[in-house]
Amino acid sequence: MDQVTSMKLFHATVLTGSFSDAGRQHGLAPSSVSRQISALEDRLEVQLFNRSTRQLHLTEAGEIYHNKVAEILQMIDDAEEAVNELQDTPRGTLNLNVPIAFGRRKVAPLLPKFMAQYPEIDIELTMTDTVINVIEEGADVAIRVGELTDSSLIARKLAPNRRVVAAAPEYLAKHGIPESPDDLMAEHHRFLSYRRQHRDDIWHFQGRDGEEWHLKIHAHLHANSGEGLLPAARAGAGIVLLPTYLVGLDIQRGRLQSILTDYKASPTALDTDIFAIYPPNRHLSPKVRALVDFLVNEYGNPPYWDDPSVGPDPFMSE
Amino acid sequence: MDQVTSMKLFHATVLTGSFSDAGRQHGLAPSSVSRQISALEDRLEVQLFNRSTRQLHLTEAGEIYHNKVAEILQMIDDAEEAVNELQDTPRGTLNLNVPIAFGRRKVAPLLPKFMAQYPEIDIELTMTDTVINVIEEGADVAIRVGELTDSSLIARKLAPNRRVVAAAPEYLAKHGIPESPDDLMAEHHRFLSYRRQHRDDIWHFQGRDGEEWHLKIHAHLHANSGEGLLPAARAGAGIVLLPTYLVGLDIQRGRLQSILTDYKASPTALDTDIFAIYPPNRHLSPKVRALVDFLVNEYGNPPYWDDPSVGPDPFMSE
DNA sequence: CTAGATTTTTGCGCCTATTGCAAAAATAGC
DNA sequence: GCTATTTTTGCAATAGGCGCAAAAATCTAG
Repeated sequence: MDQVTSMKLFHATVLTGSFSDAGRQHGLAPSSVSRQISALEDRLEVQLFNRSTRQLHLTEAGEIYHNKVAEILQMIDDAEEAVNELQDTPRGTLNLNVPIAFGRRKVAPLLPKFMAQYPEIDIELTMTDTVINVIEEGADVAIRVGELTDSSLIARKLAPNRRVVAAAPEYLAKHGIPESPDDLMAEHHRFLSYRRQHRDDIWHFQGRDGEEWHLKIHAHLHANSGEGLLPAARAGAGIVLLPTYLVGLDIQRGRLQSILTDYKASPTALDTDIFAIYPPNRHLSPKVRALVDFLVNEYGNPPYWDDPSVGPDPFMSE
Repeated sequence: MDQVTSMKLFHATVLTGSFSDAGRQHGLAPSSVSRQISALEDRLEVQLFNRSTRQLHLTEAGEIYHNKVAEILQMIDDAEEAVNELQDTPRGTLNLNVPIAFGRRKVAPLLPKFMAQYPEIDIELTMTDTVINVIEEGADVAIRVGELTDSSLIARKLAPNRRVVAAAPEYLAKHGIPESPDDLMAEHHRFLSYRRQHRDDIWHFQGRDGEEWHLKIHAHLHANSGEGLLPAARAGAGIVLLPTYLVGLDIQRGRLQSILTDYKASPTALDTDIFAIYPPNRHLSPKVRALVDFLVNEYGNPPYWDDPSVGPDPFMSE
């Protein structure tokens, strides 16, 4: 038997003083109400009403129980309202996990605006580069770049992950501007390369006609973080191949100069796009939707760091 | 869907961290738990858990809801415990309706002892001689003498309602002691008679051999309450025909003398017995049972006012 | 006091919803 | 990579609730 239903019917019966009226309120036949109350009495082993065929009178036990029931029903309504409210408007604590570099440059600077827009959302920001189990870490949403191993999660594309080759204007003035990937192999070029876990250091290129290059690079500086390469690149220490979310603004500002723009750099499966990933819930929480929508909107398409017409990032503080 | 069941399962799932364990606790298959929680989520339109196939993690909404649910379940338990407790031990307010004369003499004097025995029972005593609707008046139990019109009520016999003919010894010394109903018709006898609503004033007698008398009495004092006749009877003003619960103690004390004891007085259907009547509940409340048991026990069988071996009523204060 | 009306109760057939089992899907740990 | 455990889903059986209609009972009006 449904306890809440019986409690609601009992409540309505007390208020209306009639099984029939209570049934009318709940769209039930009087017989159903009668049986529900009887079942409730049997379960409680207490008489709640003294009945005659024409009228009802609350027992003392019924009165005591009714007081409690009224409170319980109120609490149930409150509980449902609480979660529904949470569901309607973006609020609560948003647990956000982002990669360190991307987070520092493209997430953290936007948070003040987001928080101003959604004052009822508290943010718990965690920055890690390791592949995490979103659910296990208790994150509501995570941002990952080109790593979609967890098939059960839902991913939404935030921006393309475009990689470009670039160097400081001073470097190019000194060593010349490569016009083709082949030019990179000239002896005098120096490289600053992102490398993780000592894999082979190969730069891939694809021409407009489909032609491919796979160049084994010897770099004078290796780092497992693109940000470790940036100062050297800016200082003219060599050529880098990095995502535009790292070097886009340097290029727009003229601190770096994009080269080999007619070739697509590193067209591997790994670095496809930048995604927001979250658990596959039938009921997506509004706070998650709010953040993702916010980021998609702020980044734009193409993202502002890929769009030469966009000026310097107003939030940048590198 | 049963909301309480789903709340209990949700609660158990949060505590155990597993649908399977929660199901084990409640004797349900894991699949049922899974479906119950899913249905609950659909109803609330909120994701309560982030699931992987191997583990569960509470959503923020789930955490909020769980706090409320824990409280609600606690309150439901409390409510059921409250009524059950009320059911186990006699307590609460006992609404008692009794006839005026009987109540004054045979109920009220016993209440102090009853209240000492059941300190948790409060008593609301109403004394009326009108035929009442027990349910409508909100009485838990009523005592009636020989009036059982309401067939739907349960009646329990408290004592027989024996009527006797009596007069003061002084009266009998002056007018003689009648040995047969016929003797009553002698001219010089005077009568004090109970009469309600101006009905014919007929005293009925039945002899041991079945012989019957129906004597039309002319009374010098009529009263619609036996108690209105008593002072006159004690003063020797005439002969009364009254229930033993009114005159029994006067007889035991010698203030009145029972006559025609070999004849059964007023063997009509109306004055059969003294009953406690209460609504026909499947779940009789303990306080009612306590009172009825108490009265039956105190009155004894035969009731002390009918038993010559019993001394004066220790509670009497007439 | 009688008759009608209203309300509760009960019997019965129907139907929906829940359950358990088994299989599938998926993942955590070894 | 394999195994074991857990969630999920399909499916059939079942139990429980529902409405309708009739019965029982009592309040009310004339």
